[in-house]
Order: sequence, then structure tokens, then C-alpha cells
Amino acid sequence: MGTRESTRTRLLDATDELLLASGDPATPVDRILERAGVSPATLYRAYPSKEALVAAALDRRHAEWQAVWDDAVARAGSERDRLLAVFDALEHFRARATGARWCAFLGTAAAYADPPPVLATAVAQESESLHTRLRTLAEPVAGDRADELAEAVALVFTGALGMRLRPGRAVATADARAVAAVLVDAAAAWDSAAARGTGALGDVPA
Amino acid sequence: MGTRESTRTRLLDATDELLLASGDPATPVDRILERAGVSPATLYRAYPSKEALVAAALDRRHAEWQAVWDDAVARAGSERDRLLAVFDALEHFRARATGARWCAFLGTAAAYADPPPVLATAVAQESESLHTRLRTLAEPVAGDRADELAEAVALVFTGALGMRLRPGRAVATADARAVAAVLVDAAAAWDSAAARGTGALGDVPA
DNA sequence: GTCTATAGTGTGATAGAC
DNA sequence: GTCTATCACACTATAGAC
Repeated sequence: MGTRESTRTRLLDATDELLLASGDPATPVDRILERAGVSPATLYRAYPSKEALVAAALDRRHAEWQAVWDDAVARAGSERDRLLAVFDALEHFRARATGARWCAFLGTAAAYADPPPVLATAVAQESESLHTRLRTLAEPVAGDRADELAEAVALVFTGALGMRLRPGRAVATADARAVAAVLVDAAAAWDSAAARGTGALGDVPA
Repeated sequence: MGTRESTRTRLLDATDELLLASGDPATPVDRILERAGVSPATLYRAYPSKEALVAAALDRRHAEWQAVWDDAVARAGSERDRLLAVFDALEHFRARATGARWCAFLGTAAAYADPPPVLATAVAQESESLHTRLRTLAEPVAGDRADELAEAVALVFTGALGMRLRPGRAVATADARAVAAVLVDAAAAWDSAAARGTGALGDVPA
């Protein structure tokens, strides 16, 4: 399929570094081509459009993220820690060479009021897998209220990413994890209270 | 300084609707000019650049947001509710004619890896005032740990905005408020425990 | 034959002259 | 308010190098 270092790989690397990690949605193709050491013709034989290239880079990034997250879950020693492992994974993921300015997927979603289908799909897949996995990990902790807890953890997780856009107000991953831990423990209390058939502190207002 | 409906106002209105609310950072000037019924020359006599116009629109939006937030705080009946009023304000603010796709300020921050100074300033002002106000409102509830609680509320608030970028996963403002309420109550427990001179449940890890 | 280099096209934008 | 200079971008087409 290619030379020694596939041109596709070089294109994906350049896109990952220049566009996704830097979080500059206006990165022109020329800079990607230059960095990849690839000519325009080669790009457009490999991918039908710039957006398709970006989508492919997002897909690859997603797979890497899943792997990092899996490892973090595997290292965790309790059900509570397995649910919170998403924050440990984030710390590892961010520490890589191509850690993103805030989030490659949300950044792509933010760039388009009406995203091209190929990008909408890439973004939606990450959001879906985030929810599905959190939902699964929340179940042993929160039982019937796993959906609620998964949403709360996703909220804090997404908040930690978004806070990086606020100058001087980025939140340490450990702090976000601690905030989520309070929610996890509260939910665990609801759940065991429910198991005992009583209501508990957090029977939310409206 | 203008005709009957100042051209500046019409430009700001158009920018607010077309660029900030729709959350499309690539909105061209032409569409703004067309909507405002204003000629290019007029724009560039009023503002030195497109970015300066956007910054002015952000500043105006910020002032409106502050007013809505002030009202919500004034309507609240307890210190706890005054801190959580930021979510009531968000609900009101979003319900206006020009409610944003997710957030006009974070959207601007996301659009540029290295924002033009005039925009960086507009964005930073909103983030600063968010923190300062939350910090002040958190003090009666959390005492010494007001900073921590303010950061946690900002985290959930920003998370609620960011979740709107996840297709099908937007979080109801009321749900985000309920999540924040759990954190507020936990912090209040820490604070009163501290007042009694004991440690409490949430003595966070690292 | 896959790739590079380069030149070129169409489009649409910012900015400013008239 | 019209009109235009300049530019940058996505993408294509051609011709040759390894």
C-alpha cells in the first residue's frame, strides 16, 4: 500500500498535530501537506476531501483514546475507581506528545454550526462511546440510577475539557476527578438507600 | 452618534444573531453586512476589523448576561440558591431570541488556537467575572473553601455548555443545577464540619 | 506506478478606494 | 454605497523523479 512510512500515516500524523492537537480548526491543507511532506495530488487520491482526512484522523485518535481508557480501567482496583478511571485516562492521554489544546472532538463540533456529515459521524461516535462506557461502568455503583450518574460524570468530564478554554482557569484533572468522586459517592449512597427502600439526601428538586 | 437606528447597533445585532448565537465562527462579514443593511465602508469606519466588531458584540452580550444573572440572584431566597442561581440565569438567557448554540464566549475561544488580542480580552473578561462572582456567592456557603466550591460550580456550568456540542447528549439546565446542588451541599457539610473542628467525608485525595 | 513539484482554477473573503 | 484590489483557501491538472 505505500512506501516505508505510508503517506496516509504521515497525513494523519500531520493532521493530528497541526489541526486536532493545536485546536486550530482553520488550519489550511497546505500546512498539513508541508508537514507531511506530501503533495496535494496524493492527499486527494487517498481522501475525497480535507474533511474526510480530518474525520479519519479523529477516528484514529478515538481508537487511541479508547485504548488508553481501557488500560486505566484495567489498572483500577474498585468499581468506584473504574468509573473514575476516565480521569486517569485523560491525564495519560493529555500527557502524550499530541495532547490537545482542549478536545479534538468537541473542537470539531464547535467549528461548524452544521458539520459536514463525515465529521458529524466522527464526533457523534466519540460522544456515544463516552456515554455507553460510562453507563456500563456506573451500573455496579449506582444500579438503577446509572444513567443519571453516567450523565453527571460526563458533565464533569466535559466541563474539565471546556474549562481549558478559559484563560488561566484550566482545572487540574485530579480536581475534576475529586469533584466527580463526590457525585459518585452521593449516587452510591442513593443506591444503597434505595436498596434499603428509603429515600436519601439527593432526591433532586425538579 | 448615528441615524435613527444606529448603524453600530444594527451591526452588533447582526453579529450577535448570525455569528455568536448560531455559533458559526466562519460566518463571513458579507452576511453580517447584508443582515445589518450596512455597507463595508461603514463597518470599517466604526470598527478597525471584523474581530473588533465581534469583540464589541461579545462585550454587549456579556453585559446582558450579567444583568440576567443579577436578576436571578436577586430572586433567590437563600445563600444556597443564590449560588445556584447561575443555572436559573442560564435558562433565562438561553430562552431569549438569540440563545447560543452552546456558548458565544467559549465558541470564540475554541475558534482560535491563538486568538487576536481584542477577542482574547473579551473572552477572558467573561471567564474572570464568572469566577469572581461564583467565588463571592460561594463564600457564605463554603467559607474557607469558597474557591474550591466556585471552581466546582464553574466546572459543572461549563460542562453543561460543552455537553451541548455532543449530539443528542445535551444536559437539561435543571439537571446540571441538581448536580451542582449535590456539590454545594457537600461543601456546606465540609464547611460546617470545619467549623466544628473535624474533618468530613469529602477531604479530597490529592 | 506511486509519489513529488509546481502551476493553475475557481471561489469567496477582507479590506479599502472612489 | 459601488466597485475593486489583494489574498488565501480547497482542489485539479500536468509533467517528471525514484
